[in-house]
Amino acid sequence: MSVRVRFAPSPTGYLHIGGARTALYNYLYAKAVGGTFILRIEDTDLERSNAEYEKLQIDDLKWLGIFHDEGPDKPNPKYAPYRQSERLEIYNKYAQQLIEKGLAYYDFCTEAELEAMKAQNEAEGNDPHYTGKWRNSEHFAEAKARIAAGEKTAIRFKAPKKSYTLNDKVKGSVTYPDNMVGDFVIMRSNGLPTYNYCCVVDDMLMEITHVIRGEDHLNNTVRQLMIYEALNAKLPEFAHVSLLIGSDRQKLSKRHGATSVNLYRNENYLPEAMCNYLTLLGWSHPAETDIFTKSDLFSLFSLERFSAHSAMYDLEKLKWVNGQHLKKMENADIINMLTTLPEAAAFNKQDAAWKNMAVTLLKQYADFISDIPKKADEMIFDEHIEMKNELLEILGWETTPKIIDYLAGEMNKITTPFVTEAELTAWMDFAKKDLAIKGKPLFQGIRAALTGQEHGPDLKLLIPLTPVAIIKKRLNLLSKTKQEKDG
RNA sequence: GCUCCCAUCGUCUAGCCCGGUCUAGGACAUCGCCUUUUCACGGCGGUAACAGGGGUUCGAAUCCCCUUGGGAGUACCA
Repeated sequence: MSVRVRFAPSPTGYLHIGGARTALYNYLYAKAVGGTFILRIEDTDLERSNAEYEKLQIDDLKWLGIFHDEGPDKPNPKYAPYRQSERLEIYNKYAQQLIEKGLAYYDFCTEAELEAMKAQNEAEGNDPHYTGKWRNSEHFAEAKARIAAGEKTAIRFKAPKKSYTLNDKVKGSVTYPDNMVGDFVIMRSNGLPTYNYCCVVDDMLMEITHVIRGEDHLNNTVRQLMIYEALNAKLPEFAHVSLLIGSDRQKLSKRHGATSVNLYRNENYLPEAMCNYLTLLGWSHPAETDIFTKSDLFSLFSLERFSAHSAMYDLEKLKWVNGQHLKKMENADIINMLTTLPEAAAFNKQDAAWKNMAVTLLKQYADFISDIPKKADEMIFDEHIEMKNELLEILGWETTPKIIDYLAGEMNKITTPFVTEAELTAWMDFAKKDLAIKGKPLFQGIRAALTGQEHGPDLKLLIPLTPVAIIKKRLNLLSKTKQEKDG
């Protein structure tokens, strides 16, 4: 039987980093074993669900490069529909079957009654389970009558009093004691199913073979095990992946800052890098490498290499991973991504040859794609020089005025928009021989004169990229500063 | 409270299932050196961990128990 896995988000907000990781694991596993990856929308919480979020989450998955084989937008008639809100009849049908088999019952208890029941159980030291009268089959006729009269009611599942054992692919053998859960609601009085019930009905009907999801569902699983049993359905394999935590070691949530995928998308993180980093948070590559693409994993992703403990989400390493992917990218792809970036305005005005050279130089200084135009603005287009102490010191050197005067003269002869590397080399040679300057005063003096900086990239690469007009302005400013300082 | 899960450098982890090859390996971060007549990139190296206590065993990071710590669940949310 071929593998079928699913990612089942609730459209109650943006796609979360943790959700993306779960989706990714499912996707990778499907790819690794030639299975099918299904997207199911769990929108049974009417108050919080929103169709707009469904769209946004799917967009984010696409951006990450996580593509589903089946879903609301790619239905397979055998399994459709893929939105739980469109499957209500199905849930009702199975709920009726459970009632007929005596495995579930109508429950008319009010919220107040339920609370009183709980309080009483607590006071008497009993398990906090349902002990209402409707569990007793002798009230079934009364229940039927009230239903017939049009009354709305919840349907509660009769939890078997026995222990269950789950063989989880990540956690190993997990045994749930026989008093862990009491009777629980499967159909709410508003006609909508509850998670632990409809999840099982769908997984059964959609023939899901492997459930890969967050550890927060580990305790829920006992309820689901009961439903599988009651429905006489085949059990899938379960893999409960550890949770992502913030720097305070609490489950990762909004208050930890940037936890929505779209935030990273807006900040131009590379989707491959996001996937790479997310995969690493709880799973290890068999070759112990840290940098890889999704397709690298298609042949070797497995459920065997998950770690059992939670992982802290760390921006530092994500930044490094992003930088590694950036450095491996083709210049053409980087240039292409930059065309839509507003902060790359100055960069985008240049011609193709210039851009190619600039990217080769600048990507060594960048962790993020947006660092490239940022560095271009700082190192190439900036005409306002900050008179830092270090720069003032260089200006104070005996040899520096000579360099500035000489270079200003040479620059005035230039009629092209850019200086060539050969011209720059000739100037350096002249300064060395005819001006008799050498060592630090030579190189740092020229750098200061031309760029207004003490440090930066190799001048032979940087200066041919810098517009002559800008260099002239810097030279002017510098010689003015020098004169003021002297006078 | 109760139940379940987890525990290796600051962080992500390898090793654990099938005890000896572990004076515990890699990566991020950090520090130092080399390279670059600068900076960054890169290269090399350093600091840094088996939570604690009991067992079992000739031998335990690895198996068992307890303690401690952390997390999750305990809804007519998912």
